[in-house]
Amino acid sequence: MQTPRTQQRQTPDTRRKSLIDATIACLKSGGLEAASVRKVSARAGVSVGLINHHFSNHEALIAAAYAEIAEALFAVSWDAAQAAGNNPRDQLRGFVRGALSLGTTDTESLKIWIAFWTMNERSALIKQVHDESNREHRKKIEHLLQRLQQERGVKAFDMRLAAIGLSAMLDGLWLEMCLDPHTFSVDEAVQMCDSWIEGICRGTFQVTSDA
Amino acid sequence: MQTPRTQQRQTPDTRRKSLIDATIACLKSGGLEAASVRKVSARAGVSVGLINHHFSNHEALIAAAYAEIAEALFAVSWDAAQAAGNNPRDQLRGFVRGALSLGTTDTESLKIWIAFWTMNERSALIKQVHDESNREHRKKIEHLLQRLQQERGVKAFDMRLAAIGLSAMLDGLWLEMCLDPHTFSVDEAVQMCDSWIEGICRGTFQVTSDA
DNA sequence: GCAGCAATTGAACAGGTGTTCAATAGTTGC
DNA sequence: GCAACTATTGAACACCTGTTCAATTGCTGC
Repeated sequence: MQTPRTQQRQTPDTRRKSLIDATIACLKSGGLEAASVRKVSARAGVSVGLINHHFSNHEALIAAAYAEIAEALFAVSWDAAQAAGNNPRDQLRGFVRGALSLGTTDTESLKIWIAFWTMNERSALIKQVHDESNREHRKKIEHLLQRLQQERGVKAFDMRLAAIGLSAMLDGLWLEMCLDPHTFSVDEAVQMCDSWIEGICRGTFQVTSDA
Repeated sequence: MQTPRTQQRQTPDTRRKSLIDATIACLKSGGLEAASVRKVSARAGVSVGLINHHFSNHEALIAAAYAEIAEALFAVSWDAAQAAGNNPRDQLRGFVRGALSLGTTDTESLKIWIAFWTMNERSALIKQVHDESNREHRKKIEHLLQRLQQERGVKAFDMRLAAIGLSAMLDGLWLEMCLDPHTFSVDEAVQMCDSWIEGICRGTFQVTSDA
């Protein structure tokens, strides 16, 4: 009944990959509502039905895109940390700068993450991806903080809370940068995170907290 | 052509208010997609067309809800600050605790804010509401920090950046609490913000930054 | 060369969306 | 009591959504 012109038959893996890429491109351009099955399939140069052939759900497609994006962001931050030197303090600074660098704090990135957050409450699959990526992210920060503590010989501090705090500040700064890029500069953001780390080094954040 | 049974004629102001309330309820229950004109009108016990009679747009309806929610959240934080005593340090703590208190860090609140963020890129109207509310929020934090500086006689620090940093940390903690309430407790969150303030008091965050 | 398998198609379906607009009906002023 | 005004209605419109499925095709093993 149909008359398909040029059918490019692909390996399932290859096709999945290209569909995920198209999904990411759509999400960047206009968030969740720009990543409908029709728009994604159009972008991938493929028919509507193919998506449901390779992914059980629209939800599963978005989740796959989520996993890829989260991994990429983590890689950028981690590479920046490694490239910043051996000093754990410098590495932390590099990590922060990487996370807030160009390409991650633009409108496009925000649209993607908002899309994921939107689905987070509705989809157990998305929630799972979020938890996994978050745990990995914080574990790295904790690792760097631990090395900082050892090498600088600072007083003991609550490692878990310090990591959570830095992670939260990073997220908050990132969010505000995306929502309104004029509020502060990248350098100022890095400086603020650095102040937090400096505070830790000076023993602000000790285990036995007495306010 | 229609046969409306009981038509409750209302003042435009009253009707607008009840439509905004219904919108907020819908947003809480299921985010943006649960706040369609049909669902909102159903919740308000009113016909579809009435929304477009009182609001020029669906967008305008959401923006009105945004303004109301933002004001309410600010009032909660500010009241908590006032109730915490006269000491600026205590007031800051109160402010933070208020912002992270029950009723603001649940799934419902997150759904609302995600909805606003989603529209932030598309709608100039929403963007306007966001900027206004953000400015007000940070101005209050800055004011409290200024009093802290004066009364405690701490070294001069960059007021603007300190306020932005605290605001960002607050936002980041709030976001993570909403996404996963098990990561840390409210008390721990308050403690983290307090550590930031403590760091400021100890001169971590001076104007002339030398890392 | 041909059979079997699976990648691919697109029409069809049931349902949703925001906006428009003629028709209806409460309310107010005279 | 009646006219003018306007809050309110809901059907209609054009368009979008995710999923399904028979039909079509390209590839692989034999």
